[in-house]
Amino acid sequence: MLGSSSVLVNNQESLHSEWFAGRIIDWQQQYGRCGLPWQGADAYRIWLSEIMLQQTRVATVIPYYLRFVDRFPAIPVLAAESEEMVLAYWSGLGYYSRARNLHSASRIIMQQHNGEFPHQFKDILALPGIGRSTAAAISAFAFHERCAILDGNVKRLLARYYAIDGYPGEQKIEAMLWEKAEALLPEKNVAIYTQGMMDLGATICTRSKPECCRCPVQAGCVAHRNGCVALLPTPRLRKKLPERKTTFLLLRNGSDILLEKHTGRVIWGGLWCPPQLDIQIPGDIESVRVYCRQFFNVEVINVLALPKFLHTFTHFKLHIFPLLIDVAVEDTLKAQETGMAWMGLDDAQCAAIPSPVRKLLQEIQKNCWES
DNA sequence: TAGCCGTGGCC
DNA sequence: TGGCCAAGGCT
Repeated sequence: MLGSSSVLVNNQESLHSEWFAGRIIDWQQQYGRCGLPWQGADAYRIWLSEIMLQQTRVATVIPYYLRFVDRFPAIPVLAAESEEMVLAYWSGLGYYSRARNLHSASRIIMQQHNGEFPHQFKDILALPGIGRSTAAAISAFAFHERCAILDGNVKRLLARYYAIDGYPGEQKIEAMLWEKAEALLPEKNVAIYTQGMMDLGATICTRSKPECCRCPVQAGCVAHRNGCVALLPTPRLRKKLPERKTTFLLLRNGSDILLEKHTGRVIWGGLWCPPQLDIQIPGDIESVRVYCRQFFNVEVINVLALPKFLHTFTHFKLHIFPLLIDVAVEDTLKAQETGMAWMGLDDAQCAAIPSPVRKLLQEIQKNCWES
């Protein structure tokens, strides 16, 4: 009894998977996104696009992607370049460990795979910066391997389709979603199916205002049947973000700015930033004069407090108090002894700098505040 | 394993 | 305005 009913269930599940995948594939071919610059490209470009697209929207990625492949058109070129240069082309995109891992992985590929992007799922997964879902996406798109992905789009889609309650970041919930993703995977056309799942999530089964009436799998969607689409997926409970303060010391010598390189796995790791104090300091010239003489060995000519602003990270808010400090420096090369460098404003804006620093440098250049 | 790691667009 | 969160991975 048990055996035959189990076979029946398996048959039903298999038939359902076939129906589901067929609907997704048909929909993708008719309505899916096409013409994205990495679609149909080589494994290197597909890899790059998948990394850039982690936690980042397509529209944001496209200009970065185009500039990046223009400058680093193949893996050997990327591997031969410095991390600094790679970060400069990543500057503004955020999550800079992605760029450091990408660069590191390119050198591993040169050493361990003769410069050719690996074809085996386990080899792809072993590269830094590539987890289970990204490895599956590359395998499916570049090599047409039968691997299931589970990115944000697919999580949202499946959480609704099966009305799975609970935050998808939770391990138990995520395990259930992986199970569903694997079970639905078709035998053929995995690349089209995978792109279809992503595109359906991105354009129809959106976080807010999903267009269920245009969804190809609406007939099987449990959340739609139960009228709880808007409640799923369960949002994460978020604590209030802690707030921190920092003073940016924008030391200016003529048209040069003093920057220091953040090292290690810290916020903005590998990027150039103005020296910071993790408190708000008085902007009066005497306080700043004493501080700058002591720590930077420079004579302060003038101090101007620029407007404060807020920069929000994933896990804290940063109130930035910028001080534009005009100084006199005799030997600009001496800064190198302490891991700092004087850079011209134009050069600095081409360097690896985080977004708020770029914003400030542009402001300084535009307004030409006088000494 | 939960916290860490950016940025910008949306409502 | 501010909270939310995107084609996640690492430790």
